[in-house]
Amino acid sequence: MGRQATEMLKGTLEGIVLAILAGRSAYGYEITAWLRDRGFTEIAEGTIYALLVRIEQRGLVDVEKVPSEKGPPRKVYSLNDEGREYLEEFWKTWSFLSEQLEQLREGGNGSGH
Amino acid sequence: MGRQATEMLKGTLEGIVLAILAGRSAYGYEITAWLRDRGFTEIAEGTIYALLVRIEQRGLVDVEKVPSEKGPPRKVYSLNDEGREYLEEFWKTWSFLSEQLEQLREGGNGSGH
DNA sequence: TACCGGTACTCAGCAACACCAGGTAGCTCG
DNA sequence: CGAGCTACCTGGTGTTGCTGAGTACCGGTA
Repeated sequence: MGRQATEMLKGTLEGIVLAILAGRSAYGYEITAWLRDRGFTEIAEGTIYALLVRIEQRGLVDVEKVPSEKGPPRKVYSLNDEGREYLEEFWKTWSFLSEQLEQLREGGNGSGH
Repeated sequence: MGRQATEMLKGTLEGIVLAILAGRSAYGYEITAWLRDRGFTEIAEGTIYALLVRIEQRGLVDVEKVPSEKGPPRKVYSLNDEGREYLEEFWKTWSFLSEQLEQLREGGNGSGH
């Protein structure tokens, strides 16, 4: 990614994590690894945990503690109804933004040729 | 847009403005009006001016003061070479993010079953 | 003249978010 | 014991957009 990634992630990262949780339940360490796999190499571990705390406090996810064979117990997060609703809103905002940017990229703005 | 727009704009708004300036020169008030037209109704006027100051200080744009018939002189911004390069990087980061989100939206994450 | 509304830009203080750097804790293996 | 992996948490920092107010210039109108 690039230098601009940090700022661009603000607000989007939350949606990304919620979207992941919409597919299946997961815990912090797992999500971090998953993101690194996908190319988000610059996302700090602490960022994910802070984000998970946030969405938990907002009531967007349910949490369950599950013992691990390889270390401390995992906090497994799963999206609840409120979270699904919130994610729906995220997609709307994202779509809007995405469309606008696509238009800007192709041909420039209204004054174009 | 939605409640989530504010955070999502962080990092993207800059790219949006640079993309506008890539199409043609413009001044703050004009850009604000243009954005409102395009549906960015919640963007505060002050935000655009602050952003313009920022990208000017970073040397991404050239500025020219032009007298106006209807008020104080306008500060007309135009993208320079460094700005064009920066915009190019923005598009790369955006593309990456966009692809990842598109994959997430469609079918869930790679781990499938 | 005095006022209003539109144009155009500026500024101080605030909140949210990602980053950094470090810490805690459990497990396995040599 | 020490190293390394797993798994989570925390305090302080910088960037960014928002709020709300202010300055200034102009034309039209009463």
